Amino acid sequence: MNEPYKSFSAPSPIVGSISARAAANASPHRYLQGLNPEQLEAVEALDGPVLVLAGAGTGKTRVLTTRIAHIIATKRARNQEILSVTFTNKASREMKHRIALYIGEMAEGMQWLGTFHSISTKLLRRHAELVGLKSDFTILDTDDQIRLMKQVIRAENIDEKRWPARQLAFLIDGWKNRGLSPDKVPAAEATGYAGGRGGALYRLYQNRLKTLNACDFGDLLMECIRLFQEHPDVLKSYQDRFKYILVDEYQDTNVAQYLWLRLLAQGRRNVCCVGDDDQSIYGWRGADVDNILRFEHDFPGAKVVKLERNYRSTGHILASAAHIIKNNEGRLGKTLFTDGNMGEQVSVSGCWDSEEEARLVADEIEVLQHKKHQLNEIAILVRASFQMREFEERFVTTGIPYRVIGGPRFYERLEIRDALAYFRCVCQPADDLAFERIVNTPKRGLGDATLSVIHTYARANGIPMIQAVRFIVETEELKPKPRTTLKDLIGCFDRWAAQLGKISHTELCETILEESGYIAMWKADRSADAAGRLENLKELIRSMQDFENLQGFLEHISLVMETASGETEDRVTIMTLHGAKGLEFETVFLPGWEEGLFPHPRALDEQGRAGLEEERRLAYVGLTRAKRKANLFFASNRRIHGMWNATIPSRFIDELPEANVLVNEGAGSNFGGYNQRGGNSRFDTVQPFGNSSYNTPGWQRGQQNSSQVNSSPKPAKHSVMIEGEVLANSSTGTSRFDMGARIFHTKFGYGLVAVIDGNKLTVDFEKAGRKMVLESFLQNA
DNA sequence: GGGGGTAAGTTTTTT
DNA sequence: ACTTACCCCC
Repeated sequence: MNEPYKSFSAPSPIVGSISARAAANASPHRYLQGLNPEQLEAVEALDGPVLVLAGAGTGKTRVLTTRIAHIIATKRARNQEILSVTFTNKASREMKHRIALYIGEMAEGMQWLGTFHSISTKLLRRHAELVGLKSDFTILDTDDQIRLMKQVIRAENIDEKRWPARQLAFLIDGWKNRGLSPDKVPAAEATGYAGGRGGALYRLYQNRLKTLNACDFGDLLMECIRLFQEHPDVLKSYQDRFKYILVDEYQDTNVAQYLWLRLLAQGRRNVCCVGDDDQSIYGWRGADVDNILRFEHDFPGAKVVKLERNYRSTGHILASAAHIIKNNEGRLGKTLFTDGNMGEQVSVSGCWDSEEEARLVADEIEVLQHKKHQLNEIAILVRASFQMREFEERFVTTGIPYRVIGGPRFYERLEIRDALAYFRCVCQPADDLAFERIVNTPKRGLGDATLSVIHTYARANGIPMIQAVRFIVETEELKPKPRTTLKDLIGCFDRWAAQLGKISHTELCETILEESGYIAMWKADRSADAAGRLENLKELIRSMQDFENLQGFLEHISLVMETASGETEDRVTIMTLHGAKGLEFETVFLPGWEEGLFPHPRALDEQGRAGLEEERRLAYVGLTRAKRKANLFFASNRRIHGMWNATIPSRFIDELPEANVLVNEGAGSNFGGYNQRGGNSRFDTVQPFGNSSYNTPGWQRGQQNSSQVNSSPKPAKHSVMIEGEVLANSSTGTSRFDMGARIFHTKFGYGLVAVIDGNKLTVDFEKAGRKMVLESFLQNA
């Protein structure tokens, strides 16, 4: 029964060979074979808007890839005229791989296959100047974002403790997800932060980004939208170019992505979106299921195809998943069915605590192992990552091989970010954030004091910090020690920059890490993870070889950087439910189905009913990952934040259909009373933990903060900047000060101007003697 | 400027 | 309970 799906997931090995393509030419629509009627309908409806509502395991990716093959085979568009958008890099790689099975290396010509962000980046780099950027703009990650916002908050004299940068980041992110630029943010929403200054801070933050020639992730989409809106000719050219548009995981798109898509699709209107409202689990980060409804509204007459025939799971599993998801309101309403057999019932086991839970799972896996069950086909899907540890511990003691998916990603690691910051300083000398990051790493004795001098001068003159340093080290603003250190550092940057293009970029980067003392720093570090960090740095250098040059590497690194793991060993997978979307396993273990964990109280607190429904979809996703067997667990006691909590089974367990479930009562030792399921279960009335309050402490306190303080020093005079180089810093221009004028310097006190050399003045100070200082540090006395 | 102590905040995750 | 971030003292 599973043949169509099976034959697809195990494609013929000759695909891609010359003979295969010749054969394909002989019968051009061969790839359509094995599609069911609905899939075929979705593939063949090439003209006009199409919305494919594809339930879990109904072959949605197959429809997308076949559709692309069909478009190319029928010569309606060439591969570079097809825009194919996914949500994650993983999904886009997967799609490219699958397309290659149909059209061979032609898939390499699919230059517009990628994530929303990667395609936006490509577009923005082409037209950067139209939105006030340069084409080599930097893409900031979350960490950089927060640091930048902290600077903005500080510069506005806002109490950082009361108004954490994280919160501002959350706000701004939300606005960007909805495609709201600073001037479009509804007034009411901008008042909730720092006494009504949220909107202003957003604007300041955006200004800072532009100065830094940088974009955050949200900007990639927003600036692209702005590009399209403000330059209809540009938009038109892409509307013309993209004859067909395809979107995967459509239920995960946010409003900005929707706007982006709508602008491009409204040209030829050949747009096909594939999604499943029941698998929308990213609402908390801005995804908006209503985009599915908007689609039918904005593209009237759209053909809607439902895929409901499931090729993945057994009847019992499907029935259980369907029964749970039926409790959600506001579904578009699909009912999955299968021609396959019912298989085994979904098992539900109660146990005493999380430790026993891990033991039961491990025991069961050992049994499966003896039955020659592939470990690669077993997954443990948890709600929250803290649950993973207990399983790991158990698997280590029992010797079950496992892999953990998730956790900190490669490019988020400290050492990788530091290394990248060095490379950025060399390639993009205007990158202040990168400079600040590594200026004192390894420790060079350049602390807050030094940094703030640089910062002040850079800000006052509107120049990058590295540039500011060049001026400052020529004077006596700084003590000799930091001055020499900075001079040396700048010398290093210059030396490395001079080698760009002269020696291979991998070699150069090795040199940089070596000469900067960064490698030495970790070698000297005798903590446990130092060796691993050095290993990661080597891995970083290795991964650079795939790129033409350092510039190209840096342009892509922030968007796509995966831990190269060519893992093929047979291991059990431990991952979160979120991480499991789109995957399938023969056997799935779903531990921790308890109130207080799943549904997660935070989701209920913050999103109320919508939150509960999203958690329920998560349950649905979890169950439908299983092909043959799903095993649910709940514990009576679980340690959360270090404290033991008595827990009761999740309400989702009560929502399972009795007929498809086997309750494993003998499993747990002394679990009390999970017998009375169905009917008036005592669990029905139990409220989840913690009705934690929406705490926005401080409308009033915020008001106090809003007293206008003009903090940032007035620019003495703006340097003329072109391409990041200071062209005229007035060595010929006139100074604000006259010879002999009495001035004040915050560090050296009062003095008389003795020599004026552009922006560098020599002053005879009353206390400190003759010093060379920068004009912008001086005031009239 | 650096190191050690304390306090706070701990769902999910991509780009 | 545990980590990380910040503050204060040396």
